[in-house]
Amino acid sequence: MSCRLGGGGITVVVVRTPTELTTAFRERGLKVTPQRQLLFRLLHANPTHPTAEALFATASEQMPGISLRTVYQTLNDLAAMGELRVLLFAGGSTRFDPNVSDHHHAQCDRCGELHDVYVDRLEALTVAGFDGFVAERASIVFSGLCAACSKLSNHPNQ
Amino acid sequence: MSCRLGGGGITVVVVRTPTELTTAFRERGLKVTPQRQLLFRLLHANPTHPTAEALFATASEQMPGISLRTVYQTLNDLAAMGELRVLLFAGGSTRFDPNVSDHHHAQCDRCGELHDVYVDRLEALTVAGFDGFVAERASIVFSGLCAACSKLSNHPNQ
DNA sequence: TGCTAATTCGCATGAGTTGCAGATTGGGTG
DNA sequence: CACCCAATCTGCAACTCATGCGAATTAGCA
Ligand SMILES: [Mn+2]
Ligand SMILES: [Mn+2]
Ligand SMILES: [Zn+2]
Ligand SMILES: [Zn+2]
Repeated sequence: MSCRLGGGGITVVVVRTPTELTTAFRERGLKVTPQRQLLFRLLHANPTHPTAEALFATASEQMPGISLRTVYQTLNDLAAMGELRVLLFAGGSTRFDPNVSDHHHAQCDRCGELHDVYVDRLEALTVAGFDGFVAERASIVFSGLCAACSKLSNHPNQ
Repeated sequence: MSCRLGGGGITVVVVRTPTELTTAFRERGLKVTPQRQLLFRLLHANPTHPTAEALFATASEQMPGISLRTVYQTLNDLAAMGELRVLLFAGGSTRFDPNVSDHHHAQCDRCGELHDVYVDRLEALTVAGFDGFVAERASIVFSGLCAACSKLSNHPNQ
């Protein structure tokens, strides 16, 4: 396959605000610490699909002494609550996605960046395979070159 | 989404025979050792998407003393030659797929088994997202319950 | 203000995989 | 067939990412 992913379409993005996450934590008897509040803020509308280490690095700037262990702890709590998606890709560590909308991803082969993709009418796919499997979800990962990297490889002067 | 994956469709499976892999290795100046030959055999038409550890366990029965390091070495060589696909899923270790056909996967939430799925007309999907991304490949992972596990959860007497 | 369960943090531990180097060997050469 | 040497094998150390643990700290409620 080879296709260009264009704009358009309806994109319902579901990301909780720090305030909403605070309420969600309290409702479950979980405490809201300064460390957690900071992470709520760093995750809010963060489109980078960061790793735990990346969040730790940013968090450390604003709160020196925060522990990587606490970052993992909070991310795992959020994932367990369904407020964070856990993504596994080639090339190392787990990435976290505060966008819990039903969406998919496009990963650039060259720079590794990960972009959100919204796919309509997935159920229209013609699939053949294991009889009797009842699929509840589907996750698509497109790979190729992002716009920036695509331009680079079209110019002879790289 | 929720759909049942049925049979039918054309499924062109591409898996090299041990003999073909032997030739491919020699052509590239790589040696064909007893260890590699054993792994070629264990991989041939293996539908289990095994991990390195799983292959090592089976290989050890037939060749006591074979090293896990050698299993990884050979799997990496095969992957570099494009004769093996490397699959990353939740729950631990890398899985290897000797089926290098253009296909996708369905993973059971309950038993974890991985089944091959063939998808037609992928390019008919309506996608919206990052403008300018040029997608060369797509990988779909369906999740839900396999036929066996699906039956179990329909019976009240679990 | 005081209590207490939840949390934080630092370190140890674990799983999975790769780096390394000395011993071994496949397979081409004479 | 014997020789040679680069490729390979093996065992162990090291490395990365993530989690277990427990003493010190703290959020949130009475
Ligand atoms: Mn995303
Ligand atoms: Mn497969
Ligand atoms: Zn790119
Ligand atoms: Zn199952």
